[in-house]
Amino acid sequence: MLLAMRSEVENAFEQVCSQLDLQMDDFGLEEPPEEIEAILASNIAYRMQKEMEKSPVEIADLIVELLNSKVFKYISRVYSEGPYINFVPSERYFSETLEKAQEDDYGQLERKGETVIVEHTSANPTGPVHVGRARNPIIGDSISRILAFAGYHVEKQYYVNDSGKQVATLIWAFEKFDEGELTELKKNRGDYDIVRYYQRGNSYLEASSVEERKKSEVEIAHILEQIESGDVEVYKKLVSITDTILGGMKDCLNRISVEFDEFVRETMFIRDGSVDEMVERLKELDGAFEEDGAWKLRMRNEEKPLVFLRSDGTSLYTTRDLCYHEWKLNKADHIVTILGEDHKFQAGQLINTLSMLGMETNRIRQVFYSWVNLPEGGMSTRKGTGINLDDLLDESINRAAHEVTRREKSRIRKVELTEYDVNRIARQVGVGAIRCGIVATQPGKGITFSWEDALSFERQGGPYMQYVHARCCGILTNQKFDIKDIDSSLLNSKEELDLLHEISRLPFVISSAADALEPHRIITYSQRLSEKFNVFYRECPVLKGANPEVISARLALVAATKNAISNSLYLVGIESPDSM
RNA sequence: GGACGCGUGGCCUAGCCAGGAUAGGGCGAGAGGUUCCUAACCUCUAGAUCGCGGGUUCAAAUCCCGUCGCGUCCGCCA
Repeated sequence: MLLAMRSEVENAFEQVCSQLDLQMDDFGLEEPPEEIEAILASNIAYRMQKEMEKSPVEIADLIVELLNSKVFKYISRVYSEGPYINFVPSERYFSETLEKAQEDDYGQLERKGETVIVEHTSANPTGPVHVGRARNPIIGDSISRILAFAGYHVEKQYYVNDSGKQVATLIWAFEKFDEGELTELKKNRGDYDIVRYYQRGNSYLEASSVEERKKSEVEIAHILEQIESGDVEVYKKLVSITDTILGGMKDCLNRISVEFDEFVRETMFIRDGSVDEMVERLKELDGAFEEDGAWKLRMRNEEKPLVFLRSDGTSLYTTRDLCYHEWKLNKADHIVTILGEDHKFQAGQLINTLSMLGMETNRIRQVFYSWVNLPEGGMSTRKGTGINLDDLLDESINRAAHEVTRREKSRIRKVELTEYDVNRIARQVGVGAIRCGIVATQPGKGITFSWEDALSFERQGGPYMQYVHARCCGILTNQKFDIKDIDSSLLNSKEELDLLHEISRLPFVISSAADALEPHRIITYSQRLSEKFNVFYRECPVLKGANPEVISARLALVAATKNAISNSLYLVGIESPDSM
């Protein structure tokens, strides 16, 4: 509803500007401070100062006068306060918000008829997902959900790097070593099984003599050439090994509600000839040149050239990624890729090259995030240093289970929780806390992992917001009301109006989070909504309201809150428990 | 050395891109609150020269320049 109000104000400002014969592209719309009755404000008076040659206060008064001659649907009053122009929402603004928020899909925006491919995670299929890269699926999945809610058709893709040196190394190690030479199996799942070969292979390479290493490297290079030339036997092994690992990774990611529509294999572009064709096209470009048998491409920004063909004739990661991006550009209107900040350089070269090939790189957006590091440094699958996401989840769920039982005892009002409920709540809360903890922070900020931070159920965290949903459900159980009979003007206390106002902001928040590709805005919103609800909850007893009409109106408000909070949480992949 | 990102009370964090009304939260500290719909809650108090120095502007946490600290990258790796 805030979206509607904003566009109403924008239209009015456009008219006012043309009346005054002024050209303004920014009306300075902002959110006023909390204690003000208005929910939307404009500082346009400052912006008109020069042209009007009047003080901002005078301009504000003049504009208010002009605005007051207009008829608004969602605004009851326009007034100036100093240089600011404030807009007070109308009764209709609130009643329509209350009505719209009764829908399960409240916040869902109109279909845009455009497709977005969101590529995220795309971790090398060499071992279990560790916490260092866990931001990727969490950010990527949240962005996917937000874009879908904002009206795009979204396709979630995992790009499988099943070619290149690390996979060749993996295949080599899998052939070379036997079970007896490996570390103990930590978890009976494909990714945990096969990563042992990868780690064994890498430690072997590190520890071996120069001569031994050279020999091994020749063997690995040979496997790589076989992959590139489309050798059927090697390809079969490659698919079998990477599928086994991917199966495990999928299981792990499913635990945090991350799923994909498609897994796109790098080798697909090798096998269908796209890579060879791409190499030929790149060679034709102006900046392409051969050096020491390898092919390179000069970048427009004069940074280091892109090497797109090794001297042994095999392709490189970026060469294949070019094919993948062209393929995506042909399939979708927009492309979003979630990448670790260590990929910035490569991603820049990729965009440069795509544009040199004449592709519409403005349809591509990249989201970068910093790694989650250990206090002593980065996490690495190859070296086997790092916290596995599975272990973090296990620990978080255990901790949540402990909290459920602990809090159950200290409560005044007892809720009957079965063992099934306790397990369910522990899982929802434990996973929610992790997803929330990771998505709440701006992706650009670095995170140093600590068990204490990762497992803390802080007030501003997931459980706090999930608790709001549980409270709503508790109130609504066995209660009936018909939204058509509700008189929303009965919701007139500050607490009720604040809450309703917050609910009205959801579509706007979703729209801006989608535009900015910033899921943490949803968390910020959910925290505010939760806080408003808890104040309302304390101050306005619902089921003990003054009369049946008030009770019904408040029930509708609770139902609206329930939809708003559960949809907000859904957008960042957090489940909404019916009880806690 | 160059490029990019980050720097907000003891700790974590929103706001920065599109500059405007006393910098919003949380943790931790202190004080209160439950005969009442789940206290994983609410209320109050203390605590910030928004890394530092310049500049632009009527107005700077926000934009520009410089500087310091931390991180990442600058591979015929991915």
